[in-house]
Parts: sequence; structure tokens; C-alpha cells
Amino acid sequence: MIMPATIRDVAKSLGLSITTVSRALDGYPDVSESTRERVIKAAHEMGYIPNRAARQLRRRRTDTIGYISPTGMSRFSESFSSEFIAGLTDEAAENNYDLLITSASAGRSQEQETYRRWVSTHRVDGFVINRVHRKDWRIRYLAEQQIPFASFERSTDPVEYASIHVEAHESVSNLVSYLAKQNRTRIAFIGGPEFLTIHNDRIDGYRSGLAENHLPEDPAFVVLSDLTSSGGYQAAKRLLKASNPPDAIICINDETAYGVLHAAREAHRNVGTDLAVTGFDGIENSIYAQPSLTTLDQPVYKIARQLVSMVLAEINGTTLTVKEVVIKPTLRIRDSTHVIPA
Amino acid sequence: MIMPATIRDVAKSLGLSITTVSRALDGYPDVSESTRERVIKAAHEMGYIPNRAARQLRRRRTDTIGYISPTGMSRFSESFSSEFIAGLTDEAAENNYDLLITSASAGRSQEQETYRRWVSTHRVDGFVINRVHRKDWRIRYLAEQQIPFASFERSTDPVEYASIHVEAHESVSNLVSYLAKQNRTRIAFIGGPEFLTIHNDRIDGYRSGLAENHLPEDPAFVVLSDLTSSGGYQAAKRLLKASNPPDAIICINDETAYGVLHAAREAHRNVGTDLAVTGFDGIENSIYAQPSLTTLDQPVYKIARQLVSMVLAEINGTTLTVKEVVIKPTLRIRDSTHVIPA
DNA sequence: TTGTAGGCGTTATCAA
DNA sequence: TTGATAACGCCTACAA
Repeated sequence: MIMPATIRDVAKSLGLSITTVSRALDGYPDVSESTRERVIKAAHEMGYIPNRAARQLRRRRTDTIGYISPTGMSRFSESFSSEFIAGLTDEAAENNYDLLITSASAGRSQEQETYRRWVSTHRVDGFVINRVHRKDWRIRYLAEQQIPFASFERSTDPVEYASIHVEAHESVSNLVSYLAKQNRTRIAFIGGPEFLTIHNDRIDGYRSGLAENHLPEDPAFVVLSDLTSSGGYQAAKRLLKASNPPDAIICINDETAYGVLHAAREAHRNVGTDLAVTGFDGIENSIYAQPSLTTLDQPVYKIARQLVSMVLAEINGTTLTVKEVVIKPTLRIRDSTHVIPA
Repeated sequence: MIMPATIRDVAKSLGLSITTVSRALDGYPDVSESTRERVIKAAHEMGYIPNRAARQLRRRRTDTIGYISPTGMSRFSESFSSEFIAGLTDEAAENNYDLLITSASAGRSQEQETYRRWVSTHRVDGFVINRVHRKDWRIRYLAEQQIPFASFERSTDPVEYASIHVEAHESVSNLVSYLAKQNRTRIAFIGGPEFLTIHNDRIDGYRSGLAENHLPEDPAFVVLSDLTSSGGYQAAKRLLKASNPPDAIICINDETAYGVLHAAREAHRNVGTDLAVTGFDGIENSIYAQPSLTTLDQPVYKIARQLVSMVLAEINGTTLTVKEVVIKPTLRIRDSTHVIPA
């Protein structure tokens, strides 16, 4: 195995001390511009890359961010995950950070143990958290341990932390109004597990929307599901075989909506006219659904990147101007709610 | 931040040298049993965990295995990925290894760059490779660079490497025979991209099966798709609207089969009687499909674990007794091929 | 069976 | 503006 160049090799080749080389490369101000240029050039030519282990040992940092992907019931779709992970990795890599990923069943002891192990062994400098619960153990734990982290969506736990929130209340409410303007009056909602933040946000928006449009809320029109397409399929089947079925179904996410589309097809309902269906996520292939899916699009990749940059800021002690970022999703109107004139 | 105990702390607390502590914990034979016991006890009590960076620096190893998850066209299903990643992580963790994961579009320059970067910066000690192509750049590259790796499925590249292969030729051939015994004579096959190893294995098995049962091969009955359920849906739609449609469809994987089930429902075909449908993977919820899906089940979690243990063996220079492991999938017969007596 | 001491490659302190 | 030197925590010849 060929040994990579060390900082010593670079220093020797220039007749400089390793101290100077180190500082030139790290951008310290107390080094002359001409020297810095020579150093950077030589380092590049020799293919010098600082040894991570040595740097970590000395700096007492791991240059690594952790992401424990929640699996099990109510998982995210593959395209959500891969976009999210791509965003995390790209932002981390650009800042010379690694991303340590593992998956663990959400809420199970396995998950807790992993967090605890990574924290107690200083395995990572910070965390990104996804799929937040209304009361979230992870958030309380990390805050208490004073470990930097940023989360996608917020819990109700009374602690301060960095987060990105996708506005849902108003957006879903507007979605209801949009459907009401199509003279739809029997609008149903298929949600997720009640402990999820996103469920609460979105169902609240649904209720506001109904109220705003003077539509009564029928308890039979609210179904809890599990964010999967098969869950959505089952839920829709139940809704559609009622004596007075809905003429619109708002789904908590795109996956659920996929299942609804299948159920609608089975029930010979004409999606777009007979029955409007909407999702939430804007996952890549929602446009290829049959028919294409109206959805509230959230920029997953961008969100992931920003979460990493927020954690990095926390790690570096930079004070964030905004700790609670709010993003508005984009309504993408497609055929699943589009009444084609007869 | 509280500093974790170091080996020095442990040594001091026992009045021993750090050398002895180090060797006692690493299981060297030249340390008395009584001393070893004392050391282990004290280390445990003090919550001593060796500092990774220091150990890596000294040993010149990263104790990390890399996995670059291929994304983009023809991606695996979420449940495949999470089972696979769980297997990798668990086996790695048990051996005190980390798993560095990222995702990159398969075959794109982004993927190549990531491999090159991780190799050239000695970022990982070895790789696990998934979704192998018939001719696979990654395999040639890693073999050439002499980086330890193990792959799920094999390419045709003439290099030697550790791998796990799930037998498909005979299994799929037997599957054809099973369907033929139900007096099905018009058996179709929906495959994946031709460059994938699994496509070639499985379609070969399909062809052997046809030959063995003296069934003609109809080119119109072989459709290439992309391993996704929407791909399977499109392919099945085409197959089913033919003037003389198939009475059985063998799919390259479960995801594809899901799409086929939907298409069959749309076409009012009675799956199980009119039309048999089979998958390959045995992903967790294949049993919940409507109807439940007959499939060739491969133990993804176990395979992932074994891949890691193979890489570790390579890294440690242990000679593997078997470099090319072959696993037979289990045929799970369910309702999608089960003719319910009238 | 145990201890001494040197060094892995880097950054940080201090002096020049 | 630069350099000598001491850590960071661990492993491992080699010596005792």
C-alpha cells in the first residue's frame, strides 16, 4: 500500500516547517500570501490530504454527523429517503464532514440505544432528526445532553432547538378551499399515526379549511392510516364503500394517495371528476401516477442540505439568525383534482 | 463536555502500566488471568471505551466499511434497502466497525467520484457492493486497486472476488414448471434493465423452464422494465391487452409484481385463477399484497450480514474457505398463483 | 508477566 | 511571519 503524502512531506519539499504548512492550509491570517500560495500549490501537486484520524484526535472532533433513519411502521417512501440522504451527504461532504447513517425501528429500544451509544462514545458531532413525534424522546435527550442537532419538523417539547418546518396548516386549508370551489362538499382526510407532528399539522389545516368553507366535519371522513400506499388503499376502500362516499380525499402524503388511486380505480370511480385525490410530498414520480397526482410539494433535497448546515452552525458555535426555519410547500395541481370539462 | 476515561485513567486507577491494560483488553496471552480480570472490571466500571481516532491513527486503519447505495432508475424498494442496511450495520457494529453510507446515481460520474474519493483518501477499509451489472466498473476498479470488497451477485468481469449469489436459474426454472403443472401455457416474463446480473440470471431460468416444459418462447411475452411497481404496471398493461394475453406473469422482483397486480385488477383479471403472478425478493409486505404474492424469498438481512463478514475477512487477511457463496431462495406459494377450487 | 518509550499525523502554544 | 515542541490516546517493539 502506497503511503499518502503527510504534512511533513509537504513541509520538507518546500523547506518550511510543518507549522507553517498547517496554518497556510487552514487559512490562518498570520502567514504571508506568497508562502500560502506556494504551500497550496505544493500540497495540491503532492496530492496531500490531511489524515482524518490524526486531525480528529488532535481537534477532539469527529467531523461526522449522525443520521439514524427511522424505519418500521409508517416509513417514508424510497424516493423521500434517497433524496433526503443525498441532501445530507452532499452538504456534509462540501463541508468536509462525514455522514454516519444507520437505520433503527422508530421508537424502539434499538433506536434509543443507538443514539445513546453514538452520544456517549462521541461518535458524531451532531445529529439530524427526521419524522418528529409530537412528544419526541430524541429531542429531549439530545437537548439535555447538549448535543447539536437540527430536526425536520418540531415536537411540542419545551426545549430550544434548530428546525425546519414545512408550513401545512394554511397550505392544507387552502387546498380544502380549492376543492370546495369545485363544488366538492364531502371532503375526507386520510392521516397517519396520531403521534406524528405532520399528522397534527395537516389535519388541523384540513379542519380549518372545512370551517372556512362552512363545511361540516363528518367524523366518518377522517381515517388514520400509516403513511404507506397499502394503508391508503385500505382506508380508501372503507371510505368509498360508504353509502354516501366522499367526493374528495386529502391524503397526508403521496404514498397514501397512491393507495387511494388504486382503490378508486377498483371502485370504478373516475379520479379527477367523480373523486379528487391529493397528496403531500411531491415525490419525484407523483407526476407519473395514474392520473398524475395533485400534491403539496416540499423541497426535500434542499431541506436536508439546510438541516446539515444548521447542525454545522451549532457545532461551530455560530449563532443562527433563524433557528426555526419555515418553508411553504408548493401546490402542484395535476389531473387527480382537475375537472376535465365534459 | 465531560471527558471520557482514557486508557491512562484505567491504568492509573489500578496502578498498572497502560501497556498492560491495553494488552489485557485486547486479549493478548501474555497477561495473567487475575490482572486481566481486574483490568476488565475497572475498564467497565469507568466506562472506558477506546478512542477511535487514536486507535485508527495508530493502527492505520479506519475501522469503517463503505456502502454506496445505488439510486436512480431501477431502484430497490424501501424495504429491501432498509433490511439490507440493517444487516450491514448490525454485522459491522458487532465487529466494532462503522458503516459509511452514501447514495449516488448508479453508473453516473457522481458514483465513480465517490468510490475514487473514498479509495484515494483511505476513507474506508473495504466496500460492500450491491446491484451488480454484467460488466461492472466498480468491481474492476476495486480489484485493481486491491481494496477489499464483497458483492451481492457477480459480474462477468474476469477478476477474483468475494460474493454472494442467490441461485436463480434453477429456481425460476422450477417456478415455470410449477406454473406449467397448473396447465398454464402462456407464461410471460417481466424483467429489468438488461445490464443487471439479476436480469440475466432470472430470464435464463425462465427460458430453461419453458424449454423443459416444451413450451414455445414467444418474444412478445418478454418485456423489459425497471424494477419499479409503476414499471411493472405499464408492462403488464401492455401484456394484458394483447389479443391472446398470458395466463401467468413471472416478475423479476416483488415491486414489479405489485404493479402487475394493479394492472390485472384494472383489466378485471382474476389473479390466482385467470392469471398467475409471481415475484422475487420476499420483501416483508409481499404477504399483504392483494392477493398475497407468490415469490422467491431471499434472506436479505442475512445476506447483508454475511457480505460484511466477508469483507472483514478480506481486510484481516483471513482466507475465506468459500469465496463465492451461493444461496437458494425459498419458494413461497401464496394466493397469487393458487388456484382456488371452484 | 509487566513496564518504558517512541511514534502514528495533526494542531496549538509559545518563543524567536 | 515563521519554527520548535508538546500534546491528542493508543499500540507495540523491546527491555526488564
